[in-house]
Amino acid sequence: MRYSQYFIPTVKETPSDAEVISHKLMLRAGMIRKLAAGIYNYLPFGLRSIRKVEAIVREEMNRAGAIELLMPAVQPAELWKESGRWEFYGKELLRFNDRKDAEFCMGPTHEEVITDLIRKEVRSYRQLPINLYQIQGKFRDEIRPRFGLMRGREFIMKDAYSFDVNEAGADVSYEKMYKAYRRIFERCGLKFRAVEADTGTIGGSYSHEFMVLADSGEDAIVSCSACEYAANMEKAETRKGEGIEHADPRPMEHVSTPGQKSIEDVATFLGVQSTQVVKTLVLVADGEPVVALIRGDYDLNEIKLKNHLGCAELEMAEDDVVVKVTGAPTGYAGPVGLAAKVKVVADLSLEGMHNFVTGANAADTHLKNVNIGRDFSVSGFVDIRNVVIGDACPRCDSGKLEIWRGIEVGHVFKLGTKYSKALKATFLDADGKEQIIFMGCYGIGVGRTVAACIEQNHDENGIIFPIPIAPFQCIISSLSAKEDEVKAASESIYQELLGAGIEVLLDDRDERPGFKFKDADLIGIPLRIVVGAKALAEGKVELKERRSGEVEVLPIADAIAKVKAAVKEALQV
RNA sequence: CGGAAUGUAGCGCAGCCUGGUAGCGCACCUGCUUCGGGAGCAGGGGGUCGGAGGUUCGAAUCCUCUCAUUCCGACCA
Repeated sequence: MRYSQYFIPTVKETPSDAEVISHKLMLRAGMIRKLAAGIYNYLPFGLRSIRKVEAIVREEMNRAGAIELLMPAVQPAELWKESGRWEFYGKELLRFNDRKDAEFCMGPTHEEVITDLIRKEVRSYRQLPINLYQIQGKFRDEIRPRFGLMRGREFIMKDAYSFDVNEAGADVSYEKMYKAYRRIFERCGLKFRAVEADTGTIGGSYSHEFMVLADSGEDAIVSCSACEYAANMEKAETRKGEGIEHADPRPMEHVSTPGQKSIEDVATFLGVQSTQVVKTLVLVADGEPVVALIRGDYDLNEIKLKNHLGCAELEMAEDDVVVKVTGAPTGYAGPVGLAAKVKVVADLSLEGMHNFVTGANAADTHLKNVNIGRDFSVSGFVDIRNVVIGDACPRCDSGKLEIWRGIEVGHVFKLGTKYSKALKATFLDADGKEQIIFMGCYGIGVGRTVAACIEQNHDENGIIFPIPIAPFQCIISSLSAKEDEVKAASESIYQELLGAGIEVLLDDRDERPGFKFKDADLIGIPLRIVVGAKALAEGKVELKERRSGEVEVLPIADAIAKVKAAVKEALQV
């Protein structure tokens, strides 16, 4: 491609509405342009990178035995009502009516459509297993789109769905996808982790997320220092039975704590550690108030609590609910003598606590030396807190938990029969008995993968694409394009690389050298050949590696050979 | 949805408080010079000041409403 004939609108200044580095660089490098909140044009240069990721995804999906198809972006409400998600999915589902006033939505995911297809076409166990996938634009009306392609409303996604005759078969399909995903992200040149995850609105029995490690990541992920355990913070378990000690209960007493509301305040005021205080949180689950108890220095994990309660909505209670439940203003809630009869959920961390401090359910008052069993009772201890750095690993005895930030680029779910049951997707087994199909679903955010890659591969001058997903593998910076020798040499190098199947961008613009260098660095093409008059007089050109900044002055043939070799090596599967 | 902020030339911003000729940098066009890390000089084009309504002799500026965008939170394969 000749730069002068191409379209890469780079910009020097950072657009004001970009926050994270990948968003800024994708805008500056002319990869994307915003059309509306969370909705982007993919410009030619950015599209090339996206297509690269798609190609890798296709190859690996096909290798794993999945078959590509394409489903519609617009879906009838009927199917969503049948699966029960028309109500459950909420405002994120963009709904609209057609001219006949029939209800439709823009597909945020395709479980319903694919399951409908399969239930109509699959009759026999002989037709299973099957795994179908598509790469397609999706729409989710995110409450808060941000970070460019990282969290858009319209986005490109690869989604695959597997159908098996039984759970064991579903496990095999899941395992295949898990392995394919590892290969995909390895081939994209990403540093990532596969972690256990919450299944969210998709549902199902278990899932793994593929997380690209990056400080700007929206998710906190947890991994063990000693074993393979890794999980999303939403899901990461705390170890049962940690720190349980025996202590003799002391008499409970009321203490006056005027104006001391936060755990921090109360602990300081009473001269105790925050670990000796119990945090009492009032929440509302599907309209019903519940109380959660957690050791003072820990944070509630709302996902865990939500899953434990099995509710659809969970949120912190408004002040008036707190008053109703506890009989006191916020800041003085405690499990002893609650005004209303509500469900109380105690975190595992309370199991080992004795003689602790809680709110007294009365203004400006706390209780000291509170003990479970004597002063109030709980039905059991449940894991409802966030893990913290240094927590003991829930799976092994020696490991400590570490916390990282990650960007979710892929998610594999074992769905079980959630959708097949709701939509009656069945088959006849070898005995002629009707059975429900076991499903799995597997997603990859394609645009997000490119963004995550940039998040991980950049420097102060711009993007540094890994060769496998670079829009072009090599750029020829033809300096002083008006000089015939330089022009001719650039042209012949260009033709030779093209002939060798290298994706090369010839910067033949009539611009000053500095301008070309800045652009080349910004757009992040991994290999650069500089053709300048001085070196050319000796038959040489310069080869520069974007990532290391290493420069070699070489005879033309050697430079070409090196480019070919570098690309070949990088693309090896 | 709760909180905060911003909409002025393609981009980044000033002007608004204290109403009176719409400005700067980059980008763009022309010419000359320059040519290895986003050139210099000279000349030039481009703006319903997000939109609607109001106050006023007069509104980018003050008031009301509205739309959009962004940030924090809740939310989220």
